[in-house]
Amino acid sequence: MNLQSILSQHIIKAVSESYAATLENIEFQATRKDFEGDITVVVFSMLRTVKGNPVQIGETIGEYLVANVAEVSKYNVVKGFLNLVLSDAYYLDFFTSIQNFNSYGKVPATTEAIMVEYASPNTNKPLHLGHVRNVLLGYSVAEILKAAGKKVYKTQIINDRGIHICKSMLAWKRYGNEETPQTSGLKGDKLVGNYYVKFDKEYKKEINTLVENGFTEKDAKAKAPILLEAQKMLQKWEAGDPDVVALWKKMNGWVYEGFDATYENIGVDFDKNYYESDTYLLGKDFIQSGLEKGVFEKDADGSVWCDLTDEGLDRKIVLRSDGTAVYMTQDIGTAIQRVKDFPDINGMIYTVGNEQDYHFKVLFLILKKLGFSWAENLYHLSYGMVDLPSGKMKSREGTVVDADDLISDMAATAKEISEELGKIDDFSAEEKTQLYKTIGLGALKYYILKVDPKKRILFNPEESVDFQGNTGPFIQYTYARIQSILRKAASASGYTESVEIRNLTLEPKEKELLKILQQFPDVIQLAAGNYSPALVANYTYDLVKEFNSFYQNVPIFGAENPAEISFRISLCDAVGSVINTAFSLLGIQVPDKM
RNA sequence: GGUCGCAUAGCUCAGCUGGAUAGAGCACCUGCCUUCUAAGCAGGCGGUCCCAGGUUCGAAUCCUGGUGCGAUCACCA
Repeated sequence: MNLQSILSQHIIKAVSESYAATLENIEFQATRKDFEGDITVVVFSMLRTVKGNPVQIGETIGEYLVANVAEVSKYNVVKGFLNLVLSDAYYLDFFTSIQNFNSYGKVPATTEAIMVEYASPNTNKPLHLGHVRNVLLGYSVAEILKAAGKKVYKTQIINDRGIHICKSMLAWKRYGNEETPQTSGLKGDKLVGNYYVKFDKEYKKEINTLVENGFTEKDAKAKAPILLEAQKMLQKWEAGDPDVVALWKKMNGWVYEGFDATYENIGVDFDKNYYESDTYLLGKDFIQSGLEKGVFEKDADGSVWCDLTDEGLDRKIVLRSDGTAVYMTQDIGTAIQRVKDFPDINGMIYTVGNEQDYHFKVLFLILKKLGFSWAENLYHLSYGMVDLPSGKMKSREGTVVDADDLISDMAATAKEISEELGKIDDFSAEEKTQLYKTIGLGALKYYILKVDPKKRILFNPEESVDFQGNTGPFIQYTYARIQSILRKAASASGYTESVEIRNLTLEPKEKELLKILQQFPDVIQLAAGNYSPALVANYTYDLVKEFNSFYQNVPIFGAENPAEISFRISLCDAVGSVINTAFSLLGIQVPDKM
């Protein structure tokens, strides 16, 4: 039983004995720094059932707890707050109870499975900063869910077909001179992206010409020859035209090579890929059964709709009058397909930007109406857009922050700072490169993940990402310091693992550290429940901040006796392990030296 | 116009189911490297928690209304 429930029982007993009142539940909170104590009982909230002066009630309970609960060593009452001081033995017992620092906080996997979709790139352009946030968030949430005991399948849906890729294909055919990644030395996704931009340029030229010749802007946009040709290409693709399909395969292949490189660079992976070219026809079969169940209705022209006006939403089309599928149809089909592919999953998480909030609201509602039991466990992990000081990122206009460039820029900054500090001069060139990447990526990932997912991020490339204060490198640095201590401990003779620590007197900073360590399992569960890596990031920062204060103010190897030394080293070890675990949940690596 | 989201220090962000004097980092200012890594530590400066009502012992947090910013409301994806 945990401490709070033990305390609750005694408090209820104390109150019923002294005041003849029965408390339902007791409210606890961490004691504020400015008061003495470790945990605080809020007496105010008892006043509804217990009549009396809050200070007096607090005193009564406090006295009772000190007398009857071994863990409570002292108490004080401030206004309606009863602050309890817990014994050092309580914290030391907790520390002893952590068997394995490396697995501390995590829960063993259960059979409860869930799928996390965390990327949905189009194959006509390279990945940019917006994709980076998407991928980092989803990957981290997947890792957090695993740590919280879920079985997780990671997936992405690749939008490999449609008018966008035809635009790149057409431009390449016209202007490409058979250029390939090999002949140009360009990364495949970059090469294809260039032709998407090229298409847009030509398209705009044609629009201007048409407008000069008296077309309205709207007509010009719809009638530009290059666009008509792209549309024709899409029709050919859908008809299975061998030449078009061959070109499509070739160019998509280039893009996948590029994506793979970027994903590897970022350090994320997927258990299963879904391709829109496989799924875009799915879902139509379920329209019929939905019609029979009365979930959908057919209009006179043959189009099929779902009426959601009762739920405060609009009517939503699910099948065109010509019988073809829309995006919604496809998403219905894909969801069902995924449950067929992975029969043990009982829910899905879609990591998609908040511009699609409405779409997912409707999708989930329709799936529920269709009667799928797992539809109750669908969650749209909606995140805010990443904007630049200049406004929105637009691929066509080239105002995007490219993912690969961003990562190498961060590593370059890490290199600059590292060289200036000159602490790793003994590293080999390869070790240095690896370290710069670890730090650069750590800075980037932490910067993005520490922010609440639903808030939008303003990214300023000029000011770039910090390496001091509440940042990834700061936390990595602390980890490296700890490793340095552990190396020294391993080579020294005085440090033995099995030492009796129960009778030690804790320094305030040691106690604070133990308190924070104690929260870790709860933080993982909370982060899993809220799908929020930010909670893990902020927790890690609090831990590290406290550790650094301990490190700089309490001697470790210079402690008074061997038991103290041994305990402090062990405490460092535990903090290091928790940093490592927490960062792995964020997809961030930690260096042994920096 | 309807719907959804956001608004906290100059800037970037925390603030758990309502709790004590609203916290960090950056920036600015002051100290601390002959000791376990100064990417650090100790401290200072800095607030109309968007506004107005309401709920109650108590509101940054919950409710209502408003303002501002963003998104969305296609037989597009």
